[in-house]
Amino acid sequence: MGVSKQQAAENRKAIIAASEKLFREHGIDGVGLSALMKAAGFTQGGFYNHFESKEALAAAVVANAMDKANRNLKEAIDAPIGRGGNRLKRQLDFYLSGSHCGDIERGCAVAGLTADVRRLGPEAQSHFASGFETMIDTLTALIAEQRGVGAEHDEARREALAFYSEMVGALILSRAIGGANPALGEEILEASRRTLLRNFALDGRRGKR
Amino acid sequence: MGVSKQQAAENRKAIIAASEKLFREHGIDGVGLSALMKAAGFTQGGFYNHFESKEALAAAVVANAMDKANRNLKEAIDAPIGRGGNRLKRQLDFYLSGSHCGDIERGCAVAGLTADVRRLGPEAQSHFASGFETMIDTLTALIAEQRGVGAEHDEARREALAFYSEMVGALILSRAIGGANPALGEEILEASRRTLLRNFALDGRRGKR
DNA sequence: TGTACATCAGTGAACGCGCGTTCACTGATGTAC
DNA sequence: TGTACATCAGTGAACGCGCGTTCACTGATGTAC
Repeated sequence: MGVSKQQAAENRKAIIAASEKLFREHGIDGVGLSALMKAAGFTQGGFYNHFESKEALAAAVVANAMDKANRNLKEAIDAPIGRGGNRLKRQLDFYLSGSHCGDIERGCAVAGLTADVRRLGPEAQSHFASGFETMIDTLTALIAEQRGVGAEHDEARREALAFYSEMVGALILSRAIGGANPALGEEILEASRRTLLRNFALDGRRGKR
Repeated sequence: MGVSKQQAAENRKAIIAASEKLFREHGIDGVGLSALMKAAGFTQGGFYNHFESKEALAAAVVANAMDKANRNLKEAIDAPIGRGGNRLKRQLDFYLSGSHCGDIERGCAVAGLTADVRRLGPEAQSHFASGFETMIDTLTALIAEQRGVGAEHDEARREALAFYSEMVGALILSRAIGGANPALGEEILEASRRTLLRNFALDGRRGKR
């Protein structure tokens, strides 16, 4: 009752943050507004002071998640790296680690949302697509760096898309399988990790393929 | 009303078939029993003559979809192939084609269900995992054949897992992106297709890498 | 083979419940003078 | 700077609706004799 504009803006962010977690975990159809608002610390009725509809919230959640993911990715890539280290390898090792796989709520937004995006409204789909595009640009630069001078942009981009597809596929499959067969779930991650290390010449045999 | 046992068994199959389509399209939470039964040609009340609960139906749907997928895969692989043709390449070209990508209702069950499996009951998860395992066995044999004599089983299996992860990832990402950005959706498929062709020596440069 | 009865897949209405959304109301914040 | 009033984020109850599930009932199928 009676809240400053600044506080209201923060509350809105809290609703988005709580919703992202619950959406990822249970799917957008799997959680109601009542639960979302409660998780954010409010009662149900206030929802429509912040969002026009549940679909509008979903769009805001996707936009926020993708922005955050891109910021995190750039930050992770820019982080200092020791001698002999490799930015692409570090990213790969993190992405296909068991801890990242287990962290559905806060892990890669693309992997966490991909499956549901198809069933969301056009606004959410659009935010997802443009966020993904940005991510691919970042990854393309990283792969061009890895391939060294003379790397063609088109090929680097193609490899970035393939690289990311495999990481996302492995993560999602591992999560889908891991519940019933944890060993197979881990095997999926490790298989892609090793294969990508080899195909991108990250396994010690440095240089171009 | 009053139906032979054989007819009842067929009706049960019809419910499973209709449910699979609707589950894939709208997600399990996105479609109600009323719609499922109507799609199969029945009224809502009869559902519980066939299934204990919606969750039990989901388990039956997953089991059926994975069995069918494995049968289809083996059939596709065993199909005769022309001179100079390649079974693995044919499978890859089909899987990452635009038509397969667009056919969510009948396309690859793994790609169609992966995302939702995590939120299903243990029985459904178990059916999914064992169906996936069978699929990987088939693919491992295909890749060992591709790699030629001397291929190690462990490596072939690892490559099968990575190969499949990338195909599934590309398909799911393409579907998630394609709605908002069709060109990027197609680019994702094509990027993985070309990358896999190269990495598995299917692009004309035959033989081991 | 015929007859009597049990079975059970089907119908259609109803159950309680939680959904997304609306609304009247509250009261501190923000604004106009 | 003080006062009067509008704004609007919050509450909590209510709305209609569709959900998953239950139930009484129907009548052809299947079984026992």
